[in-house]
Amino acid sequence: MKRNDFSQWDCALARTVDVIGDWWTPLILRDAARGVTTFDDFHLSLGISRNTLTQRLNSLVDHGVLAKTLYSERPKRYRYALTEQGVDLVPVLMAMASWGQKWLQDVSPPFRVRHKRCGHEATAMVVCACCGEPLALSDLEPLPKGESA
Amino acid sequence: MKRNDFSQWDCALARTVDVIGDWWTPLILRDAARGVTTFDDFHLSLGISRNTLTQRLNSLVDHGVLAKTLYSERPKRYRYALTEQGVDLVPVLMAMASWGQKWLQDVSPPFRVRHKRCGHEATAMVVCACCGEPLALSDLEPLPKGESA
DNA sequence: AATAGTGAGTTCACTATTGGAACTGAGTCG
DNA sequence: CGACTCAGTTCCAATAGTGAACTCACTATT
Repeated sequence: MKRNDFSQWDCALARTVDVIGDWWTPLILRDAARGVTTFDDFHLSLGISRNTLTQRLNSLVDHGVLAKTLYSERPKRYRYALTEQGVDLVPVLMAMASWGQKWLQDVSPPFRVRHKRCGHEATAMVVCACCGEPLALSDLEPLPKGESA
Repeated sequence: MKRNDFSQWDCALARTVDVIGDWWTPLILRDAARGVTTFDDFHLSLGISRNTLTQRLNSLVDHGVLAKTLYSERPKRYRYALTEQGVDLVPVLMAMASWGQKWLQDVSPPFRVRHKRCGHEATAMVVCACCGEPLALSDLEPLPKGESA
């Protein structure tokens, strides 16, 4: 495929896509968020081929999204777990899933979880970090250049 | 690559990944949100190869994310624009970009836009649709099965 | 002691996708 | 007439993904 490399682009979206923008990575992360930790469990749960899984896992570790730790010296056994950076990606995955639930037919949520803060089932919504109102393209307009607020 | 087909999976995340989960699609959508509409402008802006662009554009149209309209009969000229479904994807892209800005070095926002509702520069945040609090994995716990709230 | 099983990969052959460049075709401009 | 624009299509070589089998270091079973 001679995949294009976005790692030098000066765009937050392109750089994020460089980390999680393939077909398997978001699902690996979904499983990690659900508590899957071992190589074979990822393989079993997703049906991803083993060499691709090796690459993805290594790439996520390189990018600091997953951490690989040895949990048994003999025989050597490893565990993959979300780092703080990876944990922070979970809401983004939930936002993607929310879109899917709204617009695609016959889909279940990727995780059925309860939001401890309110006690209800958690569903993601993307809002403006500043005013808390839902973000919508129609409420956005180009920033006059040079302006920062 | 014999790309895996997630279109039959019963998981909102997997199905969403099936629509936008490759390296180019989020960037095509970013450009569309910025106002790019024609085939050549996408090609020029992204540097994507033309045959891949054709495929991606067709796939997005098939999925109902973009709409293709004829805006000149002779010569035939087409315009690609975000549908309502596509517009609804923009906040998700912004959430991805926010993550990139937080965790990756040397990145600029994909669009510098003003949020008309509050007047400030828009930055995305993912919250619980129910209580409006920021979503974080640490606040989530598995739902007792059968329970829906 | 021999066999089976587990976790974590690697190797191999095969196939599908991508990138890049060139090409087509319809129509407009000077 | 020749050059140019838009919207693709065609072709090839390079690369990435798949599935199956294999390795290696241990542990458990019979």
